[in-house]
Amino acid sequence: MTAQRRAVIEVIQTANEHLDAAALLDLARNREPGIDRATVYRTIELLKRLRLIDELDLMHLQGEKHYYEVKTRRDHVHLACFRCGRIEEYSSPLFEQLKAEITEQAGFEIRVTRLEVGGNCHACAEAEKKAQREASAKPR
Amino acid sequence: MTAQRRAVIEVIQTANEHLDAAALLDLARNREPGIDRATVYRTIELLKRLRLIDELDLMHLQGEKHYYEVKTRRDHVHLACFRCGRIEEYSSPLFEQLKAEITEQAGFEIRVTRLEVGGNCHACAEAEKKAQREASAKPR
DNA sequence: GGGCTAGTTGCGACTGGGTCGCAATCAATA
DNA sequence: TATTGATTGCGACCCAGTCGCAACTAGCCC
Ligand SMILES: [Zn+2]
Ligand SMILES: [Zn+2]
Ligand SMILES: [Zn+2]
Ligand SMILES: [Zn+2]
Repeated sequence: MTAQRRAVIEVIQTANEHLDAAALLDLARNREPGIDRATVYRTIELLKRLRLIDELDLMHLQGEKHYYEVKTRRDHVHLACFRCGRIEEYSSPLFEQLKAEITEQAGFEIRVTRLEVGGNCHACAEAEKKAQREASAKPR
Repeated sequence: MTAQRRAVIEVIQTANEHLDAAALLDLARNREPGIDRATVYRTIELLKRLRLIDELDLMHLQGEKHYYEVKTRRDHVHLACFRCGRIEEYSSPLFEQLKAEITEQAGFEIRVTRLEVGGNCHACAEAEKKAQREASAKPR
């Protein structure tokens, strides 16, 4: 257990949004100025192996980066809005049921799951509907 | 509609495994020798926008590439085995129910979903159990 | 406390997937 | 067939992530 690892772990734990590796590096530098990019990546790899964090793609909404969050007791779905970019979290017993079904029916030993949904969030869906109504009311 | 696009589309449609962009390029070159990497990427982007194909990460089992498959009538889960690398597909009414629930409860307008599960496939889970039994039977 | 050593770090070079700007080309329509 | 807006190929580029290696520590034993 080194100071560098402690820094990365603390940053992930206290974060209240989904951080990518670059953001993680920046924040970790506040606590441990000299810390290197490679060390952050290596620590992420370690924490993934220990199953302390989950890796997310968030539908690659902003480039190919990956995001990280501490593993919660209950898996949750990430809803990514293509229009405004917001990420919503959603969890449901149905998801747990589905995982149980996969374990039973396919005999698959689940270690990690990643359910991401892309589309329009409630606010954006409403906004688009309204825009469409206006467009059809006043056709060019 | 150009010959290049036709080539890419035909390759994806006739593929019976999950292809990444590089594999797609190779196969498309059989039909359309001069086709360029950029064109393949641009066509993939187009097909994604038209919702004709889905993009998969397959749990980044082999690097950071992305894989593509034609959108099927029914969404399916991809089960990726960390041990042998096999990809299994699984679909269930529970998944459809979960999507419906998200639409209703969160008011989220779903355009695309991606559910990936990592772990050990049935065969590999059995193999590991067996190896563990043997290790404990003959301790060093 | 003072070595010892396996494990970790920082650095810099590198890989590989993916993007972009631009001139040349082409498909589609009239 | 002439026109033209969209598409292509090319090359340079970007950026996330990886790797090899020498220097450095954390943890342990004395
Ligand atoms: Zn939105
Ligand atoms: Zn989350
Ligand atoms: Zn990804
Ligand atoms: Zn397997």
